[in-house]
Amino acid sequence: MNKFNEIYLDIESAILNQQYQAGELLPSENELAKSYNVSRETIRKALVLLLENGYIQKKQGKGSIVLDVQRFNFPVSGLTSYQELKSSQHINSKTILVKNIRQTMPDAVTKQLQLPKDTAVHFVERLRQVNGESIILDKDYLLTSVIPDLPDKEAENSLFQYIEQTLGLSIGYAQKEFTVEPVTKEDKQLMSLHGDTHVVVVRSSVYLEDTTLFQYTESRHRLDKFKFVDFARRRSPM
Amino acid sequence: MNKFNEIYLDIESAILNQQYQAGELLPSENELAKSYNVSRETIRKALVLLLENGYIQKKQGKGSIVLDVQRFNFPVSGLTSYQELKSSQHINSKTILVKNIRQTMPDAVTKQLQLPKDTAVHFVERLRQVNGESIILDKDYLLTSVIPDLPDKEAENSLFQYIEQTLGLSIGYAQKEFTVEPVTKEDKQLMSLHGDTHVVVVRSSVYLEDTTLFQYTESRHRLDKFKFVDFARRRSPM
DNA sequence: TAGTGGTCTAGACCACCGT
DNA sequence: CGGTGGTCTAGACCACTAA
Repeated sequence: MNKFNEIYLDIESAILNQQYQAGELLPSENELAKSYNVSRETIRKALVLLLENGYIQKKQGKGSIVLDVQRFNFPVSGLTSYQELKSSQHINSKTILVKNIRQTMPDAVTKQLQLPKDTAVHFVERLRQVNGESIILDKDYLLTSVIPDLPDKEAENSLFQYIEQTLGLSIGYAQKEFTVEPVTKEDKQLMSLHGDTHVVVVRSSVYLEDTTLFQYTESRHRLDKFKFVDFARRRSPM
Repeated sequence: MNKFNEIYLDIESAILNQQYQAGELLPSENELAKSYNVSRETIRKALVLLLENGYIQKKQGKGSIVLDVQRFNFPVSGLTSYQELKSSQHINSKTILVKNIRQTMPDAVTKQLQLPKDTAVHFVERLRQVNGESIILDKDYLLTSVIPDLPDKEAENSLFQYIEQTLGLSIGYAQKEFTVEPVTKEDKQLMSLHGDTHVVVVRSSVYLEDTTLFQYTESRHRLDKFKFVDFARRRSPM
């Protein structure tokens, strides 16, 4: 593991354990460099990670102020799978595999993503249940050119885990789009909607590190169970 | 201006002008360092910015691949104001100032943000109209301890611009939370809802660079006009 | 003025990729 | 193997903050 990543994790846990309290200053970069026995630039790389993840705020001439992490309690922003979310939030939930079949990518999707027509995919449809209610409907399309086989028992668990750990592929980045749309017949059949007229729809295109598109996902959430939290830094608006 | 920022902007515009095409490799870090007459670490800082903004993907031993920026066409993620969004998207829209009064922060907000009860704020309520329809209702609470005066004519324009340019304050970061909630009476009165039962609610806490909280905003969007796009990189899920 | 973070350098070694 | 990006260093100078 990198030095700067180790240092990041070390300081992160110190903040979470409240060894550094909100509002306090971290030791200066020079002090940290001395105490970790690394150069200042290495410390600075660790601090960038803390900064990006909302743990600290830096001020020139002043120092690095520890932020109130309790207040930022749900760092979902970024690229996190349902499984990871579930384990980090200790949600009592269950996944039901509705479908896992091979077919071609829908035309609407191939057109938008500039893929060839009739691209072969695994189509995986899953329901996420919490306390017996079907809250989320996930529809995943995985390119068979990248993922040749997709056993049912993997589809019931985490696709990301299967892709990264079993297949040894590296996930790079994703683009997500959030909208609210009218419910479909399928939503009504599969989800516990209580007569809702709309669902939140999150459409994602997921790419490997080598920039290959390998997955397109449509995730449909019941309105009252949807929440997305984002931590954003101001970038000078030029 | 920084060197690495200049270089970032330079390469960014080269990508947008398609001088570097999607799928191509950028010149190597050593070549870029030579041609810009800077050290390699400085080039790398510029590339980090390109990476974070979804312009390139790096691969060890290979190079920096230019991504298809057209596909990522709506980089709203981050901290961008309505005015900036409007000008970047050339939306034909109008802002109506409904209220600009002094009052105390609602108790529900002070409790959640751990502020003192009866914190004095400017309460600004604004409607965003597109093509004559009221699409968004913004309710801003600005601490008078940070922003003593808030003229109506500034409230009609950009709050961020007033805060940054006129007052000379530096905005640091924000935490945003997205949910979908039932409409209120006020929503029905002020917005053009066509009988919708829900609105998207974006609640933001905005902080200065010195970590002072100075603004709390509730932004209520009509369902069919709401869209949020996020570019996310995979972080090793530990 | 002393200490802080912000930037930049020149060089080093490593891991990974392709030939 | 040579070239790529990934990491790390030791040192320098600057801009900002607080006393």
